[in-house]
Amino acid sequence: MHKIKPAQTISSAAIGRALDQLRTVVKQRGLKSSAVRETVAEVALRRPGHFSVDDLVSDLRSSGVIDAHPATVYRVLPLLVEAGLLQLTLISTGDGARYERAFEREHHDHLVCTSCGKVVEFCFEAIELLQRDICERFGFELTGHIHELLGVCKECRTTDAVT
Amino acid sequence: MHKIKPAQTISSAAIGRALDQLRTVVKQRGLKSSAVRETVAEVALRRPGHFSVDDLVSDLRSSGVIDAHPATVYRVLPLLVEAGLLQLTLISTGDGARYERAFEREHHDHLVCTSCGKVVEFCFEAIELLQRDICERFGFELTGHIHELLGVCKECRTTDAVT
DNA sequence: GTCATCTTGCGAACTGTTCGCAATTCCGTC
DNA sequence: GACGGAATTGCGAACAGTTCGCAAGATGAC
Repeated sequence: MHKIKPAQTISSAAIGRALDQLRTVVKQRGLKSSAVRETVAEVALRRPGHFSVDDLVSDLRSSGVIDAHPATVYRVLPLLVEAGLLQLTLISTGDGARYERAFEREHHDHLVCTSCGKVVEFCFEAIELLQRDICERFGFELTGHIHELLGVCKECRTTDAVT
Repeated sequence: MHKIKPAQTISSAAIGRALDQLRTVVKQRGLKSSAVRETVAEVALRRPGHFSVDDLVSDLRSSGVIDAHPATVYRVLPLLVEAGLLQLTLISTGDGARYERAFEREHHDHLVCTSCGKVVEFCFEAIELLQRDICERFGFELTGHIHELLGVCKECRTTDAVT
């Protein structure tokens, strides 16, 4: 098991590869390319960490390049997920979806502090193997998983103790 | 690892124990007892499987005992979770919360067929141990987790193949 | 029985997300 | 380069689950 290193700023070359991948999916699905979609993809890929749809809409607005309507972003995001650029995660926030870059990053799960909201990413081969094992035993073909550990971090525990 | 046996119909004695447990929590929190709350608890405990808030409201209505307002049920449920009678679960449905009985049942996780919605419950000691291990390494105190495997069941795979 | 407090019902409000539609953009074809 | 069918976008309304505020009702300590 190891801690995931924080998501690096993505290189322009990687953005290019990601957009190529997106175009492939777009073509496969008989869709048309669009500047808006690619801008959304690029801005989303450049954003570090976990972000909400609203965060992304703000980023797009402040980028000055396009001023995409939230509905448009909502329509684009599933496609970016399908194309493997983004990943839907962090369900437990309870206030809407969170996305993060998936393109050219290793898969990982999340450990969330329920007190301060801190998120630690971790990767644990053994659990992934066990998951596949479980699925097989029940005749399922594993397509994804939600795995989020909830806890209280050290800082919050000591702070609370004082309070 | 083993498959969980389907939730048995809960016995009246167990309901009694559950209500006692609820009363303890209620007292601890300086709240007052209430017939409505206990009826909600009882109907929820008797309901097999996973249910939505709406399901529970319908059950309460058709029970003829009380006709609780949804807002009331929304207010009662967190308390029942805190008292250990219910567990919030099945986040991935995307259409609202799901609950299930937790009182006098073994802990388990879920394997969900993304095609037909079938849910298999499983219990895997090893994963639970690994989770605790991960938390410790990061200095977290584990308080809960969301763990849901998404896949396609055998029946759906063969059906889709034909289609 | 009284009184403070908790609980409930009710409807309005809120939030994240989706929908329908008209205007626009894309792109293969002429 | 213009044309035309199809995909995309912006917009606001609609939607669903959930929460909130308030007034009326229930509870329990004294």
